[in-house]
Amino acid sequence: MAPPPQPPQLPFPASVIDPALDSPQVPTTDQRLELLEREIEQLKSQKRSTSSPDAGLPKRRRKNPKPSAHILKKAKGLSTKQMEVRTSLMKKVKSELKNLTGRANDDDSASDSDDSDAPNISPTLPFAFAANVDDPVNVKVIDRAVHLVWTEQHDPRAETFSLPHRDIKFTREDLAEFAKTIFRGWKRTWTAETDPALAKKKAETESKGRQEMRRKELKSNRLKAIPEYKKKYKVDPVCVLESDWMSDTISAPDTDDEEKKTAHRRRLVQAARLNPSQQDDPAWERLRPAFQSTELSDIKDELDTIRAAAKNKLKKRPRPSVPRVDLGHTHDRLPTGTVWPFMVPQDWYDANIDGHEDLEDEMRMYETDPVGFGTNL
DNA sequence: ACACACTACAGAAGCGTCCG
DNA sequence: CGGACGCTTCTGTAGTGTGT
Repeated sequence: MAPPPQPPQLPFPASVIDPALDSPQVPTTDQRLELLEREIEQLKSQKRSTSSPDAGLPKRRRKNPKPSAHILKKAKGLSTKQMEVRTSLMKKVKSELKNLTGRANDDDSASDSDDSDAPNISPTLPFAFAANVDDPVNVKVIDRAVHLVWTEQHDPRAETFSLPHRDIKFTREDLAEFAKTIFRGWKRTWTAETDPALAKKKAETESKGRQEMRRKELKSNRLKAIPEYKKKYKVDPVCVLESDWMSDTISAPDTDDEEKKTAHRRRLVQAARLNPSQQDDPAWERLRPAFQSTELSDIKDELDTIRAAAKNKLKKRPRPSVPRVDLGHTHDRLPTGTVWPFMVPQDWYDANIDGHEDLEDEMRMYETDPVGFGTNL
């Protein structure tokens, strides 16, 4: 029953704001002065970042210096203060867009008491995501958000002014750019949720990202085992710890076939020896690289063993990681970067790479093994 | 309450295309 | 040509869920 704090919806009479008045092209003296100030500010910041030797360039290169439409549009080359103002403005534009399009509601405000009574106070202007950024519907929303932020923030002496710095100039066009960027981002997530093909692709990139992360995690864990390994074997295995050369870990095979997925899951559960009560727990299959030699996998295994022993010795055991199981599969990605000969078995190379020019180019290998490995023991 | 293992999201930047 | 636009990938970070 507690009425949620209504966001202070400015009761802006929509009719008062004529969009045609938003960008007056009549250059009054004040406005021209302002534009010149902006250009000077921009030139200063450029000078600061590039420090070109001939700094004393005349400010007017042509008889009619074109005032820059965008000052803060691009992040590159901006001063720290400019970046702070830029970030702040972006937040404000986004917040206005959220309000306007009805994204701000914490879904509790739908107490359906007054939507019917006062629809003209806060009419939501939803974006038309099916259309592009220049669709009249979307232009209207963007213009309105730009107008609100511009009205509040363009004058440093105004009470509503709340930017981190007073001396940073920006333009309406900057604000419009920010709004457009936000629209495009929202449209992207909207389409990703709407279009099944894109939703699938999204799932794939997410999966890729997880793979990447898990490989990095694996690498960092193995790095921790190096001191112990060096003590034991007198060689430094750091050369094998490229995260891209780590195994993949997958929770499901890359297929649409639900039956195959179910069968895979069953094998995972079995191989991980999950109890009846753990049947729904996560378990991952480990896919070792196909190119990997026994010597390489032995080194990694030894590092993992050292790591596992160290973990066991801890009094406070960390949360057990998701069980990884081997089902005898490999992944076929070629190693990025340059590998050493000892990492790749000759017969595998002959069967898979030798004779394929493109693959030979892609797979880079050093001539000789590092000291302590392969033929260089 | 905390650490861990993700997950979602946003911004930066690059690319190709279109158009005046 | 330059800019606007749509689209993509990469990266960092804030947020979430879960088990000790």
